[in-house]
Amino acid sequence: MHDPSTCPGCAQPDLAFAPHDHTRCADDVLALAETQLAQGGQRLTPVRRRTLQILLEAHRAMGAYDVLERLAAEGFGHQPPVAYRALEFLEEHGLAHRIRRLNAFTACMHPGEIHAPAFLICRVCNVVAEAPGVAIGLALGQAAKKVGFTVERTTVEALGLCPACALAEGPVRGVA
Amino acid sequence: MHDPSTCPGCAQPDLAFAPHDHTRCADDVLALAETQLAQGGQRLTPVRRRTLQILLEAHRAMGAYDVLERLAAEGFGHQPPVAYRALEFLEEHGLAHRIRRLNAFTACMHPGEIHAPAFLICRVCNVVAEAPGVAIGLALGQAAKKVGFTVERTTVEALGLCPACALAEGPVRGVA
DNA sequence: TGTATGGTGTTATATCATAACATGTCAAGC
DNA sequence: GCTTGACATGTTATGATATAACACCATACA
Repeated sequence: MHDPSTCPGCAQPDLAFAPHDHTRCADDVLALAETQLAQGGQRLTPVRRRTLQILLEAHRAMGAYDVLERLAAEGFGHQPPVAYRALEFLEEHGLAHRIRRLNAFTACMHPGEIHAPAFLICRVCNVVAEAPGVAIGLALGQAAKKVGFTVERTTVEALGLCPACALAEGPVRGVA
Repeated sequence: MHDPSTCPGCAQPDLAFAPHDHTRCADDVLALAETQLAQGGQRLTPVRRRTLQILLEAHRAMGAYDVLERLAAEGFGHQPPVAYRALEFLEEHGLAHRIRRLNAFTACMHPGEIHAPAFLICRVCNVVAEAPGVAIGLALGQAAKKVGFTVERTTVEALGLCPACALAEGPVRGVA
């Protein structure tokens, strides 16, 4: 269940940042994921399902140990591999992404669509937005082609300031 | 001193991968770095200098602990912060890059030039090539601009197969 | 000469991730 | 029905990566 009261995106829609469309919030994505996996002969088991749900509910990047804590509290295993395995499974199947700069994971908001995601990470508030990465993927593919490199997966992340934090920080000159 | 006998790039020039130009090997880069830093009022101290040298000589991505081991063996400090501080300094000043997928660092082969580097990482032999990232940086900048995000630093990495490993692996069908 | 700054070193600890193995579950084939 | 194989989950234990906090020393400069 998507809870707007705890969702940073929903709570601050005026940010014009991380503009997520609610036509596809938690439940929808979850259903979609299940169908998609079944077609590939894969199973969305309880741990995996709950892990995805946790990421979707959090609506932000979470460390593996944060996810683990929640899983453990709900009766799943208490050891790191439990979380890592579920997260890796989700990532492999395009249902979650790893944010390397944060050593964290986030639910994919566009499962099934093209997957060369780019992430915008605010260095102040740590909010992560998934930007359309098609153009970037193309540019990267071209650069790789020139040297005969075969691209299989990409990591594209930008660190900087989200609009809100830029406003708060940007105008400052002589820091107090 | 650049030692071709231990340099993967030099040892396998026929790969057409990681085509590094020797007009700018270790010594040149080192000299350039010193000048560049001095202009910005920064110092290339012994640890920092030696760290850069180690990366240049290795001519491949190295973990912080690998670098530390070498530093320690040469009389510098033996604790992680020694390596991390030097590596972070170099990265901040565009003299080294962090390869997040490998949790490793590599010397920058084009100090002073534009810095939106993209890396091509072979998942078989782990060789890392720095590809021109200008087009990618532009695409990323545009995507960010659309949502009002200010980009400060970027991480662009592609995992895949270098030409040599693609040859060795690609044609295989029924794995033995 | 005092004092501020930056660099190097330390100890200790935090954080992230995986190897190796035991157990359970379920469907396919005998 | 039982066995077997594949896969999922759980464990213990350990490895690998990274940082906080503080002590010491040099240099620069008021």
